[in-house]
Amino acid sequence: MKHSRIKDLLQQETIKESQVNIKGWVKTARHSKDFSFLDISDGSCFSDMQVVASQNLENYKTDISRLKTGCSVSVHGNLVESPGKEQKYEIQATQIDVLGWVDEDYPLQKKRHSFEFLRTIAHLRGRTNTLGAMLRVRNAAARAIHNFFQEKGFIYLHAPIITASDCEGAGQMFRVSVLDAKNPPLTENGNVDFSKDFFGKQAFLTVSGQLEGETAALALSNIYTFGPTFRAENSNTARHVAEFWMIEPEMAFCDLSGNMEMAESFLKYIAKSVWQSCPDDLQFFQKMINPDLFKNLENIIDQPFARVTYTEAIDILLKSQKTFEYPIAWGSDMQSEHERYLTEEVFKKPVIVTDYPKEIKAFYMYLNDDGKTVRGMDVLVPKTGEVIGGSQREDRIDVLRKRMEEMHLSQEAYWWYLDLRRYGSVPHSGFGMGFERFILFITGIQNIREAIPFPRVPGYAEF
RNA sequence: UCCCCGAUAGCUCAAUCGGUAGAGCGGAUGGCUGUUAACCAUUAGGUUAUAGGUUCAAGUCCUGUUCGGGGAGCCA
Repeated sequence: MKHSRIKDLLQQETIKESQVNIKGWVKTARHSKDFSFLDISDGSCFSDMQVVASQNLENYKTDISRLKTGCSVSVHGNLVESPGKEQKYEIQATQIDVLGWVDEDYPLQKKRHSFEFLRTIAHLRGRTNTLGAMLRVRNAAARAIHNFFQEKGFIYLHAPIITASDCEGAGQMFRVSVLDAKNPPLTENGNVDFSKDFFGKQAFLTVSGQLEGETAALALSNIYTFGPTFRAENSNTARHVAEFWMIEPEMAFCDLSGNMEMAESFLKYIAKSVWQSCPDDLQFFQKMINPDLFKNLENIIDQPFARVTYTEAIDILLKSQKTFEYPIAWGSDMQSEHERYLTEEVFKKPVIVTDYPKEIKAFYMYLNDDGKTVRGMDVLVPKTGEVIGGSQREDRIDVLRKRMEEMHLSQEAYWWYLDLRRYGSVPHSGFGMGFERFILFITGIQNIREAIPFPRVPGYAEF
């Protein structure tokens, strides 16, 4: 007999087949003289399956009464309605086979552990309520993202992970090299000779697939990427990891307002979809981590996002009675405290800020007619801050060249990017969303190290 | 990288003014007829992160280092 997923058994309105087999791990075991209660988890859903085992089972004394947290078992028995209050169904076991015992030093207990401790056992932490729920939510979110774009006819583009251009412009990069670190080949003037390296030049891990995404959008109209990205920045915060996943749609024939509409419906769709597919997991996060979770989700799903230009936002901040640690003025980038004031106190919902001064944004953003601002947009959400950043791209070759000059960027290195503006250039826009940032937002988890299975941060790359 | 705070049993935490390192959970052993982080009893478990210093005496005071937390910068 093929074994059943606990999720499928518990979801039934009525019991269809009473003879069942489940396989999983003991979450808790409560033994008494003549029988035991075992809560079994197979990770398919938040809930465990309660198994009742009586002393009549032949291996009761030898095996079953010795089961404890972490043991793996296969249980055959009758699925029945449970007289207990905490679960709908339970299994009256007719046979329990122990698949794997646990050593005495099994670190997980049936009580709350600190996240800091769980990080030191990241290979086991998926068995806890919180991290298990996170992994299921992550999966549901990833599926929703693909569904959203696929339903709209977007093409999934696999942007390269290794890039030879050192100029993607989004931060410090990790070098990819096969040269002997102790004794690298040198050029005549004493520098490392990367022409002898694997790719014949310097290579790095990607920090963004956007530029490659633009090339595909100018061939296929609408594309998205969803892949790993890497930043070698020495940031030690609850919102940064060195390896994270990013979603970057790019749309031809699309201006900033189309971009905003897409970003907003994108966030609404994923939030709704995760809520529908993981209600128990989100319920748990609401109960244990963030009491405002459902309120925030309703906020994002039902309410239209607020939209303000950067100039208007600065105006609001200047006119507010609040005193900020960092004073704000037109032309300076908004600090965390300013973003939080806008999302949490002024609008109390997600806010899209647009049309930033060109000095504080990337070279590829479309220059407005005022000559001072660019068509960039940031989607800010309460607490988490920026989850999406995007822009209409500069599609006029002369303007783009001038901007690159101003920012001292090598036009030679970007030759293929500039080509897009020479051969059938079209207005196009796109945005990027950090996947783990979204997981933080939708679960209420506070540290990004708990939003990814195996976090990589400065000084730490275990497992 | 900067500022602030912290590190005591496997885990979560106590330890008064500088004066004998404790509890709960987990583990082991035993008990218990429907439990829900079950309950009851017994028991083992410590170089107080690390290296120095002050003192008759340091978990406690001082300095360096490592790691962690909160905030900031950079950003997603």
